[in-house]
Amino acid sequence: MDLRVLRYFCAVVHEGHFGRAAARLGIAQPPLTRQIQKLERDLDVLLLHRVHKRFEVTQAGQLLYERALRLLAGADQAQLDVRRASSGEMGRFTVGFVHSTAFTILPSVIGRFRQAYPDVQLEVREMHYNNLVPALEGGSVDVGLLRPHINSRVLQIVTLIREPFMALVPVGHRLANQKATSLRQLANEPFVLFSRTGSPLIHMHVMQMCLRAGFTPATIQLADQIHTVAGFVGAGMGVAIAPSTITSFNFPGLRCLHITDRVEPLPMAMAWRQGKATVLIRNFAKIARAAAAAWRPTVPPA
Amino acid sequence: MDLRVLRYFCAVVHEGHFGRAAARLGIAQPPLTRQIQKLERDLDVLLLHRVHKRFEVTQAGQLLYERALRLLAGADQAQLDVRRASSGEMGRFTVGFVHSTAFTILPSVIGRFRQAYPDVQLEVREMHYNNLVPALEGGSVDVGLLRPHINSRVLQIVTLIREPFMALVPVGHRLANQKATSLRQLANEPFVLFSRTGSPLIHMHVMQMCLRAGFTPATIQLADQIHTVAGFVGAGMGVAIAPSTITSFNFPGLRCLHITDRVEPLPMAMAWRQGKATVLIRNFAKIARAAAAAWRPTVPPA
DNA sequence: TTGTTTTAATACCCAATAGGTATCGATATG
DNA sequence: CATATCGATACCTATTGGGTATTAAAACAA
Repeated sequence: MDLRVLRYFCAVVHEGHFGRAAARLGIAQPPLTRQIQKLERDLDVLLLHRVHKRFEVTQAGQLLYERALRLLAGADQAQLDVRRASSGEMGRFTVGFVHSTAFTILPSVIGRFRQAYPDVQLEVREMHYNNLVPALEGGSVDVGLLRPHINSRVLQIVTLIREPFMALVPVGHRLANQKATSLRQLANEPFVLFSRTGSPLIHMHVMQMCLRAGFTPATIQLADQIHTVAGFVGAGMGVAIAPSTITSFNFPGLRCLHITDRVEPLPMAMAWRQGKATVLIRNFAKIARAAAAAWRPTVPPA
Repeated sequence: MDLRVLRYFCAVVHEGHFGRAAARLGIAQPPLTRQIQKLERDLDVLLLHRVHKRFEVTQAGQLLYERALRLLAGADQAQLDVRRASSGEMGRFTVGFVHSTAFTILPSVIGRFRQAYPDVQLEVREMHYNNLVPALEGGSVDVGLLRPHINSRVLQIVTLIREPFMALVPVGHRLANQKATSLRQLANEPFVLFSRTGSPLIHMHVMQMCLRAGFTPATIQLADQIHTVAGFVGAGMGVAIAPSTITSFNFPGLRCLHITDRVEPLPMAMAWRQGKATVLIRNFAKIARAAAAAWRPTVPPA
């Protein structure tokens, strides 16, 4: 009982006439008759009640007709979906992201991807950097959006955007009414610094830019999260240097100043396992690049 | 993309090994390899990512695997159900019945049939006799339970039960305290009679038995339905002769007496179109006969 | 009533496809 | 380093699908 014979049977029932059914199927009438006869022998069931050179469909035949229509439709749909899966229009995969990417390009990338590929099941999962990298390497996450600070032989890493830094000072600070500052002007200030363990990449960038400006930040407080840093500065504990994302939030007691020195911006990237770039991942990467190209750092509030 | 090749593909994915899959399918490994390759060419989709002499299932392949499992299961189920339909274990048909059969064997027949063939969709439809016969002849009803009073060349009619008649007299009537009466004792009584158009068979039986007893019933009132007849008698309008079914109801003001004369009982039958006795109908008829054999006329209340 | 048409089935035959065996080549394994 | 493993290829046979010609009996039209 194969799909080809079921298709023949459906044509016969639908037409009510072997000759017309054969014509519709593109075969001659005698082989069609034989195929239906063989189907009945194989099933050991009479599907057509012959009344001389005409027939009526039996109840078993009617049941088979209904089932066969469903099977054939299912097969056609499967064929279509397999092709769509092959071209990345269907399927499922997991994107892991770190906290800070949620405020830059993640929303745009996910939004564009879901719109472009509505039939792809995309699971978006927030993860700490220390968990994301092993998950990527182990295959439980397919793509990561993260701030890269290691070189990995296992992962393919593609930088998407570079985010500038800004100086954060509390309201009332002597620099608070300026739009910009040099790093030198922050040299003798108490510093709220991103910790080396909590945000290693930001820590490294801030330390390097200060050293290049000729001073070591006088660290009065360490913090992991950008919100924590901003909160301390807003409370008057000191100044900080943070990615411009911070300006997305209107923290009370905070002023954000451009840095006039030429400082290296902070990269954000996507990553996947080398040699495991499926069509879905390649499509995602393409959309992520387009979203990144359209991204602009946030303009600080007036 | 036929079921045979889908079965091959599922075996390959399930086993993760062409050789073991071939063994499980009962064919050699090379034709299996060629069949899968042909499937991929036909679909123009890579289903298996070959890594030297091993493979990984692609996402498209995984999707096809899931769909194929469903299609194969659907086909197996269809095969099973077609065979069950062929033997009358599945299918659907319509039983039409006239009002009076509902109080004799209809409940038992329907109950027994539904129990014996739970997967048959049985539609039970009450119909007036004048509509039931054309419906049987036209094919919109498959089996009828009715009181037969015509010979039909189109219908096959099989008597199931024969129901005795009883005399109905109002409470207070001179015969009310007897358990039985002869027809002769009713000769000069006013009669509530089943009408010739509303219940032709009962009308004919009652007229015949009275004529054989030597009198014509003095009809004071005609009625179509057995309930109407019983109501009139209970109201004191006269006496009546009715099928013993009437004793199933405790009508106020009514006494039911056996008839001591030898009178021809009232037949009830099933009918279907000649030459259209499907397996379902034959199964139904068998069960109807068994239910009829177990049926006993209602015992009048003490 | 008669001649013609219609229709699924059968007989005979050819073409296409499924499946078998032997073997290969490159990697994995012991 | 020798051997085993594994899917793929080459060559071949067996089986099945499909074609044409024809049949027989009912339906249809004149």
